[in-house]
This record gives sequence, structure tokens and C-alpha cells, in this order.
Amino acid sequence: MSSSSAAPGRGDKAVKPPMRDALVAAAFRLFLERGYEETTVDDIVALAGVGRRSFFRYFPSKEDVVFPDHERCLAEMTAFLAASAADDEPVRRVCDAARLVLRMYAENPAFSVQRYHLTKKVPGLRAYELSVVWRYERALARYLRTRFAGLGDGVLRADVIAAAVVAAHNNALRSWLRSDGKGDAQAAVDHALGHVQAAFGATPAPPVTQGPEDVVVVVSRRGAPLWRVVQELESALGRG
Amino acid sequence: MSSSSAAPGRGDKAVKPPMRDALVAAAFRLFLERGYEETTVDDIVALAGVGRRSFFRYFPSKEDVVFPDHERCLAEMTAFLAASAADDEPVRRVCDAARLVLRMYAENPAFSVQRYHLTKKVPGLRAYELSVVWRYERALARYLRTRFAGLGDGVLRADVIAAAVVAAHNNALRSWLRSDGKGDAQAAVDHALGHVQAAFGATPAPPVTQGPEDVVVVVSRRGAPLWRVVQELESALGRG
DNA sequence: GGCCGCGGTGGTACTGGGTTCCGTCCTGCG
DNA sequence: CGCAGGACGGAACCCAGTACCACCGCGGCC
Repeated sequence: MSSSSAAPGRGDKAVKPPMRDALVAAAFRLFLERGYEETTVDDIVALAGVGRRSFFRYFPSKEDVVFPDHERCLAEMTAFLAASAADDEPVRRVCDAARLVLRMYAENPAFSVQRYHLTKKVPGLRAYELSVVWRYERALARYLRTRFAGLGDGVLRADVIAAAVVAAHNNALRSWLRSDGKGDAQAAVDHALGHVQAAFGATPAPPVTQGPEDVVVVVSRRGAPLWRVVQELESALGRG
Repeated sequence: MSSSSAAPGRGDKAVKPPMRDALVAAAFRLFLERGYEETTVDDIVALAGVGRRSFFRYFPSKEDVVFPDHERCLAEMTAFLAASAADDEPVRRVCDAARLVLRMYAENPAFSVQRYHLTKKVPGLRAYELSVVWRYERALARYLRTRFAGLGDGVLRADVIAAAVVAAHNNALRSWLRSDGKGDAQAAVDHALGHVQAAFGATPAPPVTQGPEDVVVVVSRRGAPLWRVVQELESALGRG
């Protein structure tokens, strides 16, 4: 049920203190059987058998105990984006970064589904989740801004694409969570992100390679949705 | 400085109580000269000369006094979307809805700029603003979902477009706020939303009109950014 | 005119999240 | 053995938000 893998032997300094996991476990037991707002921090620490002070040593707020691994995942995403190569296609890169978040959810389907039902009911937790999602979005946008620097409206494009990627990811993630983790989350997210790449993808790196001129002919029924035309166009340009 | 227009004679039942405006004024005076977190609710009510109990009658929380008019604006946006005609172009419609929010900010530039500087500094206010923005986004997405019902991935498209519209709007809004309300906010938002419409616009109403076939020829240098191609394509299709 | 109901107001006390400060224990080390 | 430092616990505190009640001004009603 706990979020942090208990695999020992990692070189990362300290071993994960079991107290943190014990607090998460105690908190979720009470949240699920009694409700989030009906559970006080004192109840949690009493069940875990530790002092109240220790709770706030491990979690800056009561809400944080519901999202115990997002801090780590955000750090992973930041590192992933920082490790990008110069010739990576930016939109594809941020889509891959978003898949890191999905992976974290998929590692503990039962835990993720429980948390989903909690956040769906409690407004305070929804607000907290929004701030978490916002930090992911800002990380994506920061990366895209550097990649779009110099292009016209680079900052705008970065913000819009980051928002679209997050929205598509969350759409697929939530539909997977609603199904109690039964479906194929990976496929759902791939499908959703595909739409975003169809709309925004294939922006070249700033130094445009001056290739030979080329002519593309698109045949479209007037009135067809533009995004369908874009999909056709994309495949015609050889970026399928 | 207050947000609610004091125009009398509206048929909406009660006149706006001056106490609400007095609380907003007192709160912002203290927030600006002393900081948000360093100001207690008791300080505000003491300055306004009212009882502590009355503060929470007008504002459900301390954060709400910073966003005194978003509730009204959200209601206006919902009404605006509900009043849409069946043949409205959905993406254009949600862009117009987003412009309602801009109009609210532009009605009181000084107030909006002060609030911007507050929310920039205080994490708690940023989180609250996120939940407000989220409600706007959900309103847009709800409308788009109904319009895209029946289309493949209609829900996904609705969520992504709503997120993109909000991101573009906020990008332009924030850049205007950073300039202390000096630039042309309307033009900035129009420009930003134009990008979104270029990427997503012109989805036909569900019953596609079976017009005559037509041929569009696009000449593009291989390697050009896709969004440029989309812009060309859009103008070729006569949706400039 | 006296009485009553009622909505807006203020005051008081309480709950609970979050912080500060301090004391304690345990551990490793010179 | 003494000590330094870190993990833990506990008591007190601050403040946002809530519940409850007492007050007051006002219009209606008998």
C-alpha cells in the first residue's frame, strides 16, 4: 500500500524511514473508513503510535500524506527534461515526461484508485492536487520555453502545449482511475497524447535544416474538422 | 478600488452592502503594507470597524477576500455558454467566454495588478487562484463536451481545448499584469487565443454538411513548423 | 401603541491544522 | 566516560474557521 519502494541497498544515503510509510498507512486506513475531514492528525499519530510532532516532520501538511510520492516524481520529471538532447523533438519529449507521472500511478493501482476516490470527494484535496499538477505543468512549460526561445510567441506556445499535454494526460489517467485500474492505462495515455502531438507536434529545432523544397498536396472535403486535416498533413510530412 | 460596481438601480434584489467593499478595502490596505500572511482576520475587521463574525458572513475564507468578484464572473461565463446558439463555432465560443474573464480584470487595472503581486508572492493565494481557474476551465470543458458529444474522443478534445484556451488566456493576462496594466490587454489576449483557434478551431457541428468536394494545395518547405503550415491551411480554407 | 418575528450584527468559546520551543533518548566518536 | 548531534515526543501557542447565542433595529399585526 505504501508508495515508496522498500528496495534496500540503494546508494541514496539514508534508507527510507519506516515511520513515513507507517504514517501513510495509518492515515489511509482512517481516511477510508471514516473520511478525510473526519480524521484528525491526532487520530493518525495515535494509530501509528508516534508523536504528533513527528507527523509534521515527514509531511508539511495533512494533505501531503495523501500524495506521498509526487515530490519524488516531480524531481524525476525535472531530471528527465534536463537530460534532454538538443535534437529531441520538444513535444514528444514533454509527452514522454508526462508518461513518467502515469508510471508512478500505475505502480500502485490500488493505492492510486483509493486516492482518486478521496480527492474526488474532498474539495481541499482537489485544490491540493491542482497545485501539484500545476507544478508538473510549470516544469514542462519551463523546458518548452527554453526550446522555443527565439521563435515567435515561444513562451505562449510553451504554455499552451504544456497545458494541453497535462490535460490530455489527466483525461486518460482519470478515465483509467474511474475504471478501478482495470483498463490499459498506457494505451489510453498514448492515445490521448497522440491528439496533442497531432495538433502541436513536429516543431523543428531552432536551427532549421535547410533541406530541399518539397510540395505536399492535401485533398480535403471542405467542412472537415481541421484536426483531421492536420493528421493527414502530418502523415504526409512523414512524421507518423 | 472595490470590485463590485456600485451602479444602482439594477433589478437584482438587494443593493450591494457597503460592508463587503469596506472589508475588501481594509484587507488590501493591510495586505499591501504588511503582507498577506502577516495580516490576521482580526486585523482586517478591526480596521473595518466590524465584528469578526461578519467577515466570514461575506467571505467563506480569508483567501476569498482577495478574489471578491470571481464568483460573479464565473456565473456570467456559465450563463454566456448556456446562451450559445446551436450553430456557434464551439472553439470561438469558448474563446469569447474567456474574454469575459479578461474584461473583469481590465475593469479595475490597479486592483488587478495589486492582486497579481499578492498572488505571485503568497503560495496559499496561488493555490487558491488555481482552484478558481480550474472552475473556469471546467465550465468551458463542460460546454465543449456537450458540443463534441458523439464525435470520437469528444471528451478528450473538450478537455484539451479548454486547457489550451485557459493557458493562452492566462499567458496574455499575466504578461499584461506584469506590465502594470499598461499595454493593450485585449489585443494580447486576442493574439494568444488566435493561436489556439489556429490549432484547434473550425470543428464543424456534429451533422457535417455534405458540401461539394474541394481541393486545397499547400506548398511547404519540409522542416517548417507545423503550426505555420496550419496557419496557411486555415487561411486557405477561408477561416481567417 | 405595544408586541412579535426576523434578518443583520457582534461576542464568546471551541475545534483543529500548523509552528515553536524545549526536553529526552539514542548513537557514534574521541 | 563525556559529549555532540540527530530523531523523537510533548507542551504551549497562533490563527483560521465554526457553532451558539445575545442583541438590536425594523416592519407587520393585533
